[in-house]
Amino acid sequence: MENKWTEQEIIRRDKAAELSQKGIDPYGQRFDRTHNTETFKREFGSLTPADLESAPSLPLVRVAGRIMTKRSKGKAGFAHIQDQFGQIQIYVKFDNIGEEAYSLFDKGDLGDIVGVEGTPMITHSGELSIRVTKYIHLVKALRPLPEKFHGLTDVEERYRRRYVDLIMNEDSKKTLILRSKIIASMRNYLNGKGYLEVETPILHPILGGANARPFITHHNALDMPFYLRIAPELYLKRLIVGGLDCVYEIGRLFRNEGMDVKHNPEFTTIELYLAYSDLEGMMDLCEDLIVSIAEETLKTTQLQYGEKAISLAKGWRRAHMVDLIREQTGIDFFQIHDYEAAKQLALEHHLRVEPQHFGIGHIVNLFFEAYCEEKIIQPTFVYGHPIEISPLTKKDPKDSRFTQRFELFIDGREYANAYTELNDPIDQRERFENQLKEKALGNDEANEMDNDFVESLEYGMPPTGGIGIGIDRLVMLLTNSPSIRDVLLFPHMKPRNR
RNA sequence: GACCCGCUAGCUCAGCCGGUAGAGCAUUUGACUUUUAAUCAAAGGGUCAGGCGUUCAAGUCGCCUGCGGGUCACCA
Repeated sequence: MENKWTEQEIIRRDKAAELSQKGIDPYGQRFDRTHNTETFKREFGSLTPADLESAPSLPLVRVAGRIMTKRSKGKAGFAHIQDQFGQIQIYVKFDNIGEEAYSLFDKGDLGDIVGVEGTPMITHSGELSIRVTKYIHLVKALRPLPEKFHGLTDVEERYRRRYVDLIMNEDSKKTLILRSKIIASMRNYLNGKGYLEVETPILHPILGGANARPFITHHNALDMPFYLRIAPELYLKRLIVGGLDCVYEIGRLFRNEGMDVKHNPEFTTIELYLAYSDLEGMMDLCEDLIVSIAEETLKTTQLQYGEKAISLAKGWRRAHMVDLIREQTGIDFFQIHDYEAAKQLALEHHLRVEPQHFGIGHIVNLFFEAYCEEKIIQPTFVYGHPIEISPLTKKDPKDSRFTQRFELFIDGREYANAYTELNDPIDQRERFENQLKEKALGNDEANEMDNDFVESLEYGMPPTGGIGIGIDRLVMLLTNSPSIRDVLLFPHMKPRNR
């Protein structure tokens, strides 16, 4: 017993023991409810005191919840009990429930869970309530809740003890419920269009599909290491080869990298592939999907994100990266074919050109990141990525300096990344070989050779459009959350050493 | 990784120039049969994140460690 309980915890444990002595289970049994707080309010919310008075008989309701406030006035009292949908006030009167039950109510603590049976009533101050005729103790809370007025505000505690946060902070609960609805809305949209939701392995024997440092785990029976997936891409494309023409996967990815306001080690994405489509198809789909989700879950396409007003109304801008740079700087990279000239321009614009920036495309990307990215507030599809920064994408057939790729930017952040997929097996094998060379040079984010994937392409993969959308970031945007931790039920935190 | 800020009762927060640790909510006891941040009266509750140092004396000053938040850098 190394636990040192506080005075309040000792008192609550004593109260639990007292309940047991009275033959009442301190942790309760099934309680069948007729209403929750929401359905109760919906059914009786429009009644007036006069309606209730003149009614020949009132319906008996059964509602359960956690005691959040309590005002006991001797022989009668009020409390608010809370369930998933909100709170409802209960009116408990000695004369209505008898001495024994009233003493139960009187000894009840904030945080306890109770069930009540009673009839609708409206108080003098006009609040719809339940006049309790039966009061049933369900569960004793052994720890006190945070203060009722300020709630739990300590950010660290809110993330570490999400259950307390969910009890105390309506906003947190709303955000996290909305996350669930956003994902459901996404599924409904895609399933309605005939897409097939699939599940591919999370344990990967080969690293691939993205550039990222992986988590490594070990399978005992096979006695071999596995990576936790950094992307489902190569498995989903095998399905396109296999003739599943439109597939998507919503799931967790794992990247062994830093944690900050935008990154959690495990995060959720949707990846989607559509055979016979391309970049344009993915733009249309992406826009329609996100607008449809916003309309269904928020009933609007006009968002406030932090200080910024963002309109998701359809007709999102589609802009070539080089055109955006020209808008901001006046430099036209379509006309620049000489690396040294490009480098000189970069230096004149105070950009740091590193040794690995050996192509004009790298310089273009430096300009984009420095002068354009953060200026993009409204949803914009930026396409025309230089080949140098897009090693796994098909070239633009009209201009081989660029690829058939786009990224969706909103408020300076990337939300989606899409390609016309590379389906040339010979090219794909060469790119894997280049990745192996990078790996040998010490880039531990480089892909490994995936022979089976190349073989699959050798059977022929239709021209295909593919897209990945970061769901956590999308939820942040739609819920106006500044941190990824606000949209994860249980964000990763460093353990506290005690 | 660098810098800045925070950590005091279960919760939300005060605590000045270093001198016996404070409030509100919550808890306990008492009063109160339509209150709603209920009210009134009294009481209990602290390893001031952890450690080291300076000092007659440290919540307070200095250094180290831990966790969190922010800014920047890196990365997708």
